[in-house]
Amino acid sequence: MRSRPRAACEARAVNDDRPDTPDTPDGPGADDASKFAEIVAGRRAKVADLRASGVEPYPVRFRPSHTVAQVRLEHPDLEPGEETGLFVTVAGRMVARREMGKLRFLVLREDGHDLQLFCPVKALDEPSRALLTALDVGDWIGATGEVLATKTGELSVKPTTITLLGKGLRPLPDKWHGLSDTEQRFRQREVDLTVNADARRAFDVRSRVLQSLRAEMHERGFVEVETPMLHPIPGGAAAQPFVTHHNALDTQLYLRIAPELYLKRLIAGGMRRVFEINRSFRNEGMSTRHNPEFTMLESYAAYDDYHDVMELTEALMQRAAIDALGTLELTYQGREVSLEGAFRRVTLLELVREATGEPDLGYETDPVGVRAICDRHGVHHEDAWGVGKLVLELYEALVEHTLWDPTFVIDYPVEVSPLARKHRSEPHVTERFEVIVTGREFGNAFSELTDPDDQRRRFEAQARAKAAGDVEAMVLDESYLRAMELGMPPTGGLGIGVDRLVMLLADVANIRDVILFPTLRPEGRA
RNA sequence: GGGCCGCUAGCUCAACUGGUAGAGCAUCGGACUUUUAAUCCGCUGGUUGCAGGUUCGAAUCCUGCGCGGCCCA
Repeated sequence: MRSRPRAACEARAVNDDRPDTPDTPDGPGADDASKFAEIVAGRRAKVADLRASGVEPYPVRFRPSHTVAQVRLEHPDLEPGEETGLFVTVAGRMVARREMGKLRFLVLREDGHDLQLFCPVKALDEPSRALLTALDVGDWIGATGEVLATKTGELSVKPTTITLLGKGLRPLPDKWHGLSDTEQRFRQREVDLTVNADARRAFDVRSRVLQSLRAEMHERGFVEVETPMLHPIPGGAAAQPFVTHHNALDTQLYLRIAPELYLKRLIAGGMRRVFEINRSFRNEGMSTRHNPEFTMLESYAAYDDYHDVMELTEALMQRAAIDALGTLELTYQGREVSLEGAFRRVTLLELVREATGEPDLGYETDPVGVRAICDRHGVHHEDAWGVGKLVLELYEALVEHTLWDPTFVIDYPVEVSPLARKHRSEPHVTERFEVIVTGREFGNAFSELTDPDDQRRRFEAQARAKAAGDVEAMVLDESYLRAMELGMPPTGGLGIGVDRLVMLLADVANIRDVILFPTLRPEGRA
């Protein structure tokens, strides 16, 4: 129970600075009578003292002359004791402090780089000396002084002036062990990023990957577009959507499960090459490989078929690896994988024949026989499923996870590919591929279906599947069919899972390590 | 959704078979002008995730719930 909520409110209203009433509705220092509350109260007291002595703990602006990274870069190897005569102004968060009498060593961290402040109290001007006693680990500070190396050779700035840039009220986690509680790392990513040097790395890779993908697409003449996230009909993938409501329209809307249908409408509208890198949302289970919101690159190119798209896919993945890591030879979870050269191409049916030891299996095999094969290999099946769906299940259960090296699995059954064009010579399959690396799907692509009447029949088949209980079956989208009826050129389409690509390149196993704020169950109020 | 594991001080972790909840770091006080997890001395700090139950006695055993992790579907 809070002791003086009313007093605290009034205190805030008149900007009272009494630090011994640290109550705030949600903030730190609520009356929990713990060490934590004591620490926060102590820091609030310093905020008040600083204000009383005319120092603003949260100033409006600061101009460093150098970033910490620049200082490090420009002085890679000073001799121990060497003084440069060069004065700089740097800034960052103070993440460590070592005191030796009248000598202080502060560690400044900025943007993942550390720099020591070598701080004889005597060298400081008067206001800075006063400030020094009010500083805590976790505060943001600026410092102006000479660049030098200490006797032990540590690159340092010897400040004459220290400026408080932002007072921290909460203590930082253990300086040595950091923050290891996974839940806290995700919920308080700002703390994770501050104290765990490794946490940043995956997000640096992510930034480079996004830049790389965009650069390659632009160079190939693709135009970046943004299509709706709010869809009246969820389409473009087999997945369950999030449902939302628009008040003014009084209508139900869905967060998109894929941008596909809108992007293809742009091709129908004469945009020759388009791509989008953006979020999609799927209302399904969460795991180390699935976050409810995730990022996809989708692209569509007029006149191309799925062979062209395979070439594009290779180029995108290889360039991303080069741009992010400088190499095509990767290590993923302790095992090597190479993105070098053309990826293996093999049909889905061929892989399933090999895995099951059934060389005669085909899409015209009697479903009863295929179900028997499923039973023999312990693969789940349902009576409503046709041969195409059964073969896909066999592939997913027996083969996919075994494909470590980059592989294009091609020619998926028509039954499970309602948006892909029928194969030019094989009647039961579509011109579709998925790209698999380290046993996981990274992309899905096809020669797009452009025949509006065929598309309508496919939607109708999906409607029947939905009626039979398939919650992921697609819904007929009349505005999409209308666009196709306008006429479409042959089109090659691609979707690449960006989060997964970053996971591969950053060598992380959990998708939550490449998404800054992954979806979590809301915190219960304490 | 199922199975297993975890939740103890701000952080990282102990606490044997049910018997007084501890350590390191951080904080707070003191010493120290070249530290690098600085060192040394001293002091604090707890609703053991939550709610019940069993027991003379529960961090520990039981039930339910919450949150997370791993594996499976």
